[in-house]
Amino acid sequence: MSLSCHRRANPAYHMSMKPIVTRFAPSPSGFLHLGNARTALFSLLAALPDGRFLLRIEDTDRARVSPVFTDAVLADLDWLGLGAYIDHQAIWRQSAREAIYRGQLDRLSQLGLSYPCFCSPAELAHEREQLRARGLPPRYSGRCARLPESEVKARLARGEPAAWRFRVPGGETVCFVDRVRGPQTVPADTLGDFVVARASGEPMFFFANAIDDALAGVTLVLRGEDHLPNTPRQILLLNALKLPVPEYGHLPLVLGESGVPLSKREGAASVAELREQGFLPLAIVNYLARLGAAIACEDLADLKELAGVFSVDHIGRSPAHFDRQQLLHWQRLALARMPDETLVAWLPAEVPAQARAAFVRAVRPNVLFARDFAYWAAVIYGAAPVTIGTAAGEALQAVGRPFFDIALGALADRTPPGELPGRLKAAGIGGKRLFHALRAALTGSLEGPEMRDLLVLMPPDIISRRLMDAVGVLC
RNA sequence: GCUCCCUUCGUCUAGUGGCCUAGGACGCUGGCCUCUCACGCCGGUAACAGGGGUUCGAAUCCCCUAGGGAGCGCCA
Repeated sequence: MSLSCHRRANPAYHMSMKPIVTRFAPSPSGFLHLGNARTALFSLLAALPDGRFLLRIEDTDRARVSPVFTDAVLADLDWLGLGAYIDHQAIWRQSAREAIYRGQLDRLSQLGLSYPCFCSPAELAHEREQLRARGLPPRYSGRCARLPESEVKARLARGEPAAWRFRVPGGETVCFVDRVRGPQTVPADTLGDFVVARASGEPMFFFANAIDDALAGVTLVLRGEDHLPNTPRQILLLNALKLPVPEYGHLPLVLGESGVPLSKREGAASVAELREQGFLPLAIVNYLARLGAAIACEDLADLKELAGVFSVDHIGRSPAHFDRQQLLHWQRLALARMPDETLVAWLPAEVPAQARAAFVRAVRPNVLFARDFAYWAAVIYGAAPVTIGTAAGEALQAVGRPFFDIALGALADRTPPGELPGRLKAAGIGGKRLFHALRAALTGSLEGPEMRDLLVLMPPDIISRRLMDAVGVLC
């Protein structure tokens, strides 16, 4: 077997003499899911701090692509914080570059490296089926490659529809070093002459994709492992056209909690969904940066800090599972980092202006999402009675009616609510029973912010009402 | 069917022949703090998929098996 390896011609890619140029190339046929978001993130982290990170919209498939999704993907990237690092001048859409692809397609045919294929889709499907039935990999036979030139000309002149196939060189071996998977060698003969342009004249995805990467000066392509089989074809194409070949790194897929690849409708798989659930971008970024990769940093870090500890060499080779618990951990850390003033802005209107800062300080240890602030606001300031949970109900029973009579009596005597625990303790009920009962009556739950803070925040009339409600529950 | 790939605690991972009685993080769990819950702090639990080799020595190298994944389009 010959070993004429199409190794990249330009050693500069390897020696990091030139800045790294990476890109993210989503096809806007749906919302940005976590797997793609991670690919984008890794690509950005690989380029930071000195390189460039490009964004290309692969919208050549008019049937599936929608501008709605394009905008949504862009918005998601911005929201995650990646947008700030994208060279916005450099965002481009493949749909606007058809002339460029056509030019390269023409070059290919002028070089004699591509040929028209008149086989109908039905014929091809039939052929594939037969090969498969015989236990052979379904590859194109190369029938049209052997057509006499006169016949080709005649059929073309007749306007017969034809796709264009790349003439894969026989006997060669394509070699490349995948930055994630290591050295790869693929005998070109296993590829089969592949289609580079549809009969309609449109370029195939991986053709346009490779051309764009080369023309944009991309030095490192990070993408999902489902693109690995395309890589030898793209290298062959780029070599044939004398265009620079980037390095490639193929990321293992991200699996949902059920073990199914994330791209296939998994719950909570899209960035948009997580945003709606209240997750912070910093939490998602920190989670994703460590999903399927080893990062020498266990603290919450921003994109620049993450880039400092990120390395393509530490990307794992096995698929990673999405784990909500882990994401929640980063959410906790990300929330803890938010300054009080920011959190104050999240509060619903029912929290009085003069109490907002104190409210945030008291409640934030018990909160994971913005909506949790709303929950506590409703508990503390809401006119509606709280719903008493089972455990809370038992806490009420444990102290009995006299407890509430004492508390209500004290309040009637204009005792500040903050002194309630002291009063009750003096009456002989203390410790856990006291606080649990009080908490149960006031909030309906046994968990929540410090009672000390709660008693100060909660308006006295609401406290009285809640205590009376508790008595009602006891009866 | 064929080709290629993957496999360390439940999860994310460290580990590239001796530093491994396998380390960290999340989770779970015990304790401390606290008149209560949470937060925080300190401990504990738990893994080299299985089987053969190679070697003085293997999580690390080789082979086989099992399980999982991807690809094989005029989809991207």
